[in-house]
Amino acid sequence: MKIMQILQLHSNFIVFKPIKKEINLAEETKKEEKKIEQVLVLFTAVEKEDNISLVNRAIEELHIFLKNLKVNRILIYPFAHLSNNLAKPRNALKLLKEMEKKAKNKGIETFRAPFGWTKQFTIAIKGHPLAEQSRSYLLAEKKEISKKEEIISKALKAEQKLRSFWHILDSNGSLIPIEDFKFGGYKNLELFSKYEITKARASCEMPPHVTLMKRLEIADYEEGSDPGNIRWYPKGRLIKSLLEQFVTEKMINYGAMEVETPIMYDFKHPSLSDYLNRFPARQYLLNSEDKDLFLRFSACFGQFLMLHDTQFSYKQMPLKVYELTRYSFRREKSGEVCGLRRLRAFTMPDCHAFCTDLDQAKKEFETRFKLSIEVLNEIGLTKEDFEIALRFTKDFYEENKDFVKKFAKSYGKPLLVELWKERFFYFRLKWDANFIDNQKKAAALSTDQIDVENAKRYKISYVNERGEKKHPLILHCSPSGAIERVIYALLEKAHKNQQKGKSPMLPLWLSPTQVRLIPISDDYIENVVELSETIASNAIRVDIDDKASTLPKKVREAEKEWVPYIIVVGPKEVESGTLSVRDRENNRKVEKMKLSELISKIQTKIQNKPFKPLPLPQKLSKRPQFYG
RNA sequence: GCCUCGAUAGCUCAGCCUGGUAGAGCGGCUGCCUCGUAAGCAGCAGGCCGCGGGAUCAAAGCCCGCUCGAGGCUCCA
Repeated sequence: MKIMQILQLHSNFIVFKPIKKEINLAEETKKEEKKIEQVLVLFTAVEKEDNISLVNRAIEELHIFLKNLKVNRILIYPFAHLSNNLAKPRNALKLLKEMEKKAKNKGIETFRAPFGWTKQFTIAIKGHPLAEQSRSYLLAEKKEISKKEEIISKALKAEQKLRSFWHILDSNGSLIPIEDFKFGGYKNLELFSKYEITKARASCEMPPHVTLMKRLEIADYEEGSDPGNIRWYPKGRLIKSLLEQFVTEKMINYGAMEVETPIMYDFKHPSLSDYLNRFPARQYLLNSEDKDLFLRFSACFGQFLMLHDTQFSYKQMPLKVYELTRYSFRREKSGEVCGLRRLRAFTMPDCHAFCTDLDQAKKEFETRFKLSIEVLNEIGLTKEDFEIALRFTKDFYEENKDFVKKFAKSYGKPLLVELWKERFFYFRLKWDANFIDNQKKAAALSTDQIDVENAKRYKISYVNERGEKKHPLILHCSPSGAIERVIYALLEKAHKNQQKGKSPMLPLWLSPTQVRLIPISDDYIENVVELSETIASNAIRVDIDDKASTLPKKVREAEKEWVPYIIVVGPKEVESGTLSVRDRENNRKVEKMKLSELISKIQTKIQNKPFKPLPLPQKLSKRPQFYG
């Protein structure tokens, strides 16, 4: 038996206006609009069994709650719809007035909306977890129940659908409830699972990659823009550009057709507005010549609109379309953007595959999974660096157990499984690779999904063997995840290595300087310039520290820049024709080798990777200092 | 969007509690040193103390608001 129903909403403001008397007992009041700001609104239904002692307890509890919330203003708002067991109006009014009195005695600034009227109201509810709460005060047990409010029934229904059941899929393909799985050596997977399920962490320092991105002159915050819009220095631009080129080449080799689509779209376009309305608005909006536009948050719109107008049949399928979106925009909440981990403007390689049926989609899904893992590996992120999550609906699993099993076996490392009883998102099956950083936070890199909804929404169709028009299934894949996030992962990984006592570095093919030449004195600058010409002509980024400084200091600075190969040139080298190469990867030991050996060593390591020349003047004395 | 913390020289930070002349190290510039694998020596320049308001004879410091950053919530189509 529940009584004293109170729905508490912490709001920025509420505006209400009495419209019409509902009952004879209605209080006298003016039909004026009233606005109260920064207030905890108590929608209250007084029920049959309520009494003064309950009111007392409710106010006691409320007083503590307000302290936690750091709010001292309430509005008691009679709201009959919370109960089907309402008290008699006379009693109800008496208890409401009692509530008001008790609250005022506690020193709470108290307002009360008139009883017995239909009222019109507008409320702006705050976004924090305590903002929406309903409380019931029980008579029998002296216990308060707190739960999420059911009034916003839409959200609740969605949430029920979204309820996740967590498992581990081991490399034999067995689905094990997460609480039964022994993580043992799978520390990273355990961290990831905990992150996904409880999201509990604690840490108070600047994320390592943020310090690094600045210190290495890769990227920096730009206060002149919006949060999450980043400034890229020459070295960062180079790294980003190489990654972009690499992923794009991989996708073209896979058979995807590269396209380019607009970055802004008309809000009123029928397909788009339908899609947008399904999700909370997180877009950058702009207005131009009376047109409302939003900035794309993925390549989906452009590609779907393109495919809507494209003629294709089962013979061309799976049909693969790729775009590198620079940029995609998501106006993430201000508390969510962070370094390169989560941005508001990001570069997303996005590849859609249009498939005839589930069998074709599953096959393509596997191909792209392998391809994505390969992409991550070649970038420099190995299986030990990320954890895979596989997410599907219950019905998908029931129908495709063998497929799931095969998938797990081929990967050969346990995966986290998230299972939903019903489909809420537009996909039935999804995988994502997640990087775990130094703060034990997880960030998704590559992902692929089987979309069963959008072909219909965008009226995309193909012609099948019998000449019938059919909607395809659409796979959405980002083979690497956002490029910025890949850089975040590489920097965080380097920091992890440093914690383990290894020299932090970027993969050789991404290092802005691959070889640094240091003349022992000014007399050897000419020899060094000559050397650099040979090295550079072999598509290797080489630079020269010609600054007026000392040798040990130049070595130190090169190490701080994570230069993979440092070569000191003096009389010994010039006479012997042998170089002294300090190899960062090999514990910074100095090795003697011929120039040709060095060149072929580097070329072996970076073969098949894109190349771009030095992004800065070759002589360090000619370079500006962007940071520090 | 909420809560907590932070913002001082190009960078990293001290000073703030208890109001009264703006500090250090690194970096930069200049000069000396011409050097053998992680910091050579000296001098000089460099500040709207994040922005706006308030109380005060007086603010980097106290109070209020904002912006940006970090952590925690929440979110992550």
